[in-house]
Amino acid sequence: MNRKEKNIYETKAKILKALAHPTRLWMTEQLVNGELCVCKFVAEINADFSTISKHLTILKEAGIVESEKRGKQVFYSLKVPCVLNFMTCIEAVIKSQAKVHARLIQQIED
Amino acid sequence: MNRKEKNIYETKAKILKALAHPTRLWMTEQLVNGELCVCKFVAEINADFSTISKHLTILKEAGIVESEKRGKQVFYSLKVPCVLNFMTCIEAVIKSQAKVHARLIQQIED
DNA sequence: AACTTATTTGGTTATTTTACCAAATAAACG
DNA sequence: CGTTTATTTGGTAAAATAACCAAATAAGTT
Repeated sequence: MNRKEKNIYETKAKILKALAHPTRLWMTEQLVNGELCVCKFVAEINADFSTISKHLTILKEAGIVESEKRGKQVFYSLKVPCVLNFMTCIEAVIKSQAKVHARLIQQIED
Repeated sequence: MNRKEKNIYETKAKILKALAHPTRLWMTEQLVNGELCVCKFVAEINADFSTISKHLTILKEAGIVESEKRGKQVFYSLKVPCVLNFMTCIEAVIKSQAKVHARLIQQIED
């Protein structure tokens, strides 16, 4: 891995890192049907609103979402919706793991 | 976001987190054409071999790769290859960001 | 203009992650 | 069997992340 490659992978990792948090991942999925106001997230997530705002900022800086202020509300929307395609694959990983665990349990019981 | 949903998103985020590191992302991509020995990564990454081993362990525990010991070498391979599909989308995010930055630079220069 | 509401920003602390070194393990080889 | 080679494990210090509270900003309302 040379210097140039390292830079590329640091950039890519930053984007994945933005998604790699339960709250941020959930928020991202909530945007599947279009924009949502920060207030909507505040209402549905059990965390300080400053925490929620910071999570949204991280998604925005990663280039995953964008925001627009209208009146005193700020609306966030998906900028690059393909990130939602990750989910199918992540679920495949979980299922594959489940199989391994099931096998292990089976062996313990034998 | 209720308790059940929270659990699901914590599990999903854990998998993304495993990928969200430049070295681990690079390693994962290197496995596209089949298994590779730990020694191969050690030869190509400028980091302590214990660090590399730990990165591989993280990918393994996430269920993304699996390993097999043959002789004194350990070979890692992709267990759920669909994770490679992420890359196209990540690159789309980067390109979309690049456009924003280009526009900003343009505006500064005007 | 003062007041309320929505959101962001700054600061602090606790937790997690990362990297390195040293030591342990495990297989192959003389 | 002692040695070399490949990899993992344990420990530790530094850096990054996350959560909360308080304060600032910004828009709309009275």
